[in-house]
Amino acid sequence: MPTRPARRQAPPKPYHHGDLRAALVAASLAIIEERGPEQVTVREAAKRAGVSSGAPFRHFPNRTALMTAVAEEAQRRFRAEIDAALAAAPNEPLARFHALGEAYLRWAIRNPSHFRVISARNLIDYDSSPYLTRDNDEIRAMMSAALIAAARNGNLATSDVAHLQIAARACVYGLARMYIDGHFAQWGRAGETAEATMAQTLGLFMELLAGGPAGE
Amino acid sequence: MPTRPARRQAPPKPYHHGDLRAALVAASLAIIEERGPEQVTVREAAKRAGVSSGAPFRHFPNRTALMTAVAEEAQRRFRAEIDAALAAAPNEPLARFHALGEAYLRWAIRNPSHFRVISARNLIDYDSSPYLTRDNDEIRAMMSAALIAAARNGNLATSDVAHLQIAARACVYGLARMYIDGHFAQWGRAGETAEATMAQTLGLFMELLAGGPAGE
DNA sequence: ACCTGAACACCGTTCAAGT
DNA sequence: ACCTGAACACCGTTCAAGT
Repeated sequence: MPTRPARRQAPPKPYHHGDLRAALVAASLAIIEERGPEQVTVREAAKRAGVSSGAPFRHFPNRTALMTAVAEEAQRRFRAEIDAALAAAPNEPLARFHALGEAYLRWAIRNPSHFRVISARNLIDYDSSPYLTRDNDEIRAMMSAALIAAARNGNLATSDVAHLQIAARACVYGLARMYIDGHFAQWGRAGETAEATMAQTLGLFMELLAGGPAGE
Repeated sequence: MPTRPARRQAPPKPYHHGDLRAALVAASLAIIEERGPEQVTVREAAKRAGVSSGAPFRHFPNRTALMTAVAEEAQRRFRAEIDAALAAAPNEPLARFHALGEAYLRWAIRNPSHFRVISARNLIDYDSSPYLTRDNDEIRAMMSAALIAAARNGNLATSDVAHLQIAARACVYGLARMYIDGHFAQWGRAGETAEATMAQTLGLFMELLAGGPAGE
């Protein structure tokens, strides 16, 4: 068997990588998927991208900056899911609020490692990323808008909307983190998947904040 | 100035450390206090305990086992705080439940790094520690007992006690983690300390689960 | 029994030198 | 401009050798 025909104009390992920055982010996401965010190594991301150990530092000042770029990509995907869920939700404030929470939990369950990067403030530099800060601000604003509208309609069991919003976020973030941190081995209900338990718990919280069973 | 007088019977760096195991746990706690759990290094713990880099592996099979021992010590202190809070609480189920949550939040705020070790399932081997598993089981049982008693008294806004307990834990764990993960920079309320915001939010949650303002 | 200290296979980061 | 590859100061872990 003779030598293979060369692919036409095959770039024979060019000295310059096409888009090393994007390749490093993709490689890091792959590692995260396989072994978790803490296991991401600049050296391995470089190896997977086919470059030397020092090359990444041309594009990121340090490992944290690389992880922040990874978090931005994860957040972009998260946001897309949130937007889709909201677009599909009915036009009633509390139903929209509920849909927001469900999308959040669903995302965390299906993308545990991405969720981890996003909330791993010890691996990323949150404040240095305009995208991360702005995007989170917007999500907070969506929650706020839904809650304020619900309050205007007289659908909330409390007038303290500000702390209610924090309680709701704490509940949803707490559930997601309990799942990610492995607490459901102890906290889960027998015969109920973690996903179902989380959805039920969020549903109960929604009932409480509405001051009674839905449709009251 | 002549040589110092020797301390009487000064053990001149004995070859055998008195209790290296305890010394390593203490050294790790000190490092955690200074730089966080992820920064604990077996080598530095060894150095602080005054032994060589390989010595710790006589007492712990690996870094995770050391961190698990550290988590056990942190959990012991946490449990002491919980017990004290419960002992001081009035004899009314919901008040006791509330006190439990407040003690949890107070502990997390005052001992953020210890809280981190306890919930850092990626640094410790939770299941291998009978102390950790048993202690958490007991705390869950305390929550359960208070909630069931409250339900018997007709003080709960829902009959789904099981999911209510999970919601309560998610709320409190979520608040603690938001604090530890630095989310209060965005989620905090202007002119209110994080501690106050967390207490207010827990208070609101307690009102919701009781189906109205306290004493209804 | 317990500890030392060299060794191994890793890290993140820097930097002169190459293309 | 971008990448290489050696170098430095670190890791966790092992293990023969010391006490």
